[in-house]
Amino acid sequence: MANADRSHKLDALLADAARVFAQRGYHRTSMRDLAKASGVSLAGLYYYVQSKDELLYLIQTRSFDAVVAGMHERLASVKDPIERLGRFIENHLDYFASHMAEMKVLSHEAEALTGDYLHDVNEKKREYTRALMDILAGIEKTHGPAHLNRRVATYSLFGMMNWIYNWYDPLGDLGVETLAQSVSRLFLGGYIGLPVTEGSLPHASSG
Amino acid sequence: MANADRSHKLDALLADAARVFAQRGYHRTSMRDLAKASGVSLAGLYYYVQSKDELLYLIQTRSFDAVVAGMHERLASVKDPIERLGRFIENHLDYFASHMAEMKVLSHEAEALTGDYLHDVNEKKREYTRALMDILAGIEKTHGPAHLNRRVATYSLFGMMNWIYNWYDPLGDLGVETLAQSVSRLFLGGYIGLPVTEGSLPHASSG
DNA sequence: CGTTCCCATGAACGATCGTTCGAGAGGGCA
DNA sequence: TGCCCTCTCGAACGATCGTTCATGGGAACG
Repeated sequence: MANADRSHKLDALLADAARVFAQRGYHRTSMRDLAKASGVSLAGLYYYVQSKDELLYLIQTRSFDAVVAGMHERLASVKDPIERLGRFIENHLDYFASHMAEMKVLSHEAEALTGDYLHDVNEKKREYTRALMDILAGIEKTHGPAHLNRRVATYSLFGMMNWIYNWYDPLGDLGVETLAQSVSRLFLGGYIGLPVTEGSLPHASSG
Repeated sequence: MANADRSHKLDALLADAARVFAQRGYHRTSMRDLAKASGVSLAGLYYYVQSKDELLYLIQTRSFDAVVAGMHERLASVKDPIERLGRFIENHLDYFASHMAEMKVLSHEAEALTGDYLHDVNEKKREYTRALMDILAGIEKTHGPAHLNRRVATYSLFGMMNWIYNWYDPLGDLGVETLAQSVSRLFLGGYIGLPVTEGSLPHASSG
């Protein structure tokens, strides 16, 4: 099936491009760099993609769609707001850790997009942010008023999670599950004063 | 005094450059853009600065030095670890809110530097990070073991604080003092389970 | 007056950028 | 065989990049 071949080659190209964009930054990366990294000629890139802009857009929109799809999947059968928040964080960090390059590009090159591309991705971000805010609203409903403004809480949590590309090593000692639990507890402890309940976390000293 | 004139013009140039870098990104900004924004000719820029690289370095290193100096000033006479953390966060966010452009450039264009410039700024970052970690160690000493890994806590807090250039409006309804208090409580509540004590925060619904 | 020094400029340089174009290799099908 | 379709490429285009250079206005000083 020729169409599938083409689609797979585009997938591979996007993965290679995400790697290089994550490492060198979007604007610092030339189409010649991408040609070298993907093993295709410079002109050959334009058979699969209309422009460098579209390349960035495809990386961002596909990653985002995957994150949102995973979120809906993990939240589908969960009613308890606290548990929903845990799932939301797990999903976000899971995808982040297993697609560091793409997510770094999504988080860090947000303003590199323009026009309709930018508008489209921003729309997705707004919906995703709204999803988290709704979860927080649910928590407040069952656990009483929060200790701080919901908007501040939302962006603080996104800040914690989206900053990890600056320091987290998916291959290091710290597992994603532990990281997700830590972030959940850190957030919930401050947001509604939820105490740590089950098995305490390891207290390895800093490194 | 001619030297002071020159220094002041350099200051103004750096401020203008920070504004443009923050808005368009470092690599997207051309020296011609900066010439236009600062009212100097293209060649004239090179009288004050050796290269575009150095321009970015100066913005970053000066901002960082100011943040670190403010930190030392505010921590000088404070012994209580909890209070020290509060001052640390206040200082960071105060400077962030009053120098959004510079701090966005510092946070967002970290990897645009190269060679000695990069090494120098990274060294400052390491020291600053260490300062926060030491405060956390002090907190653990007086309040018992934390609920999560110190390294995760450190970077989570930096994530909350450094992410604000993505959403915070210094001219909006949310004041810096309130923001700093919120971040402090959010962090401490989750880190050591510190309950909210005095006057609760406003619970304005999201916007 | 002449000389010196600070500041500023227009014009140009070579390099690199994203993108295009014409050409052709190779397989499937008549 | 001849024709078409998919895929790939080298070479080139115009634009824009960071930087340099020769030049000169004008204040300061002898």
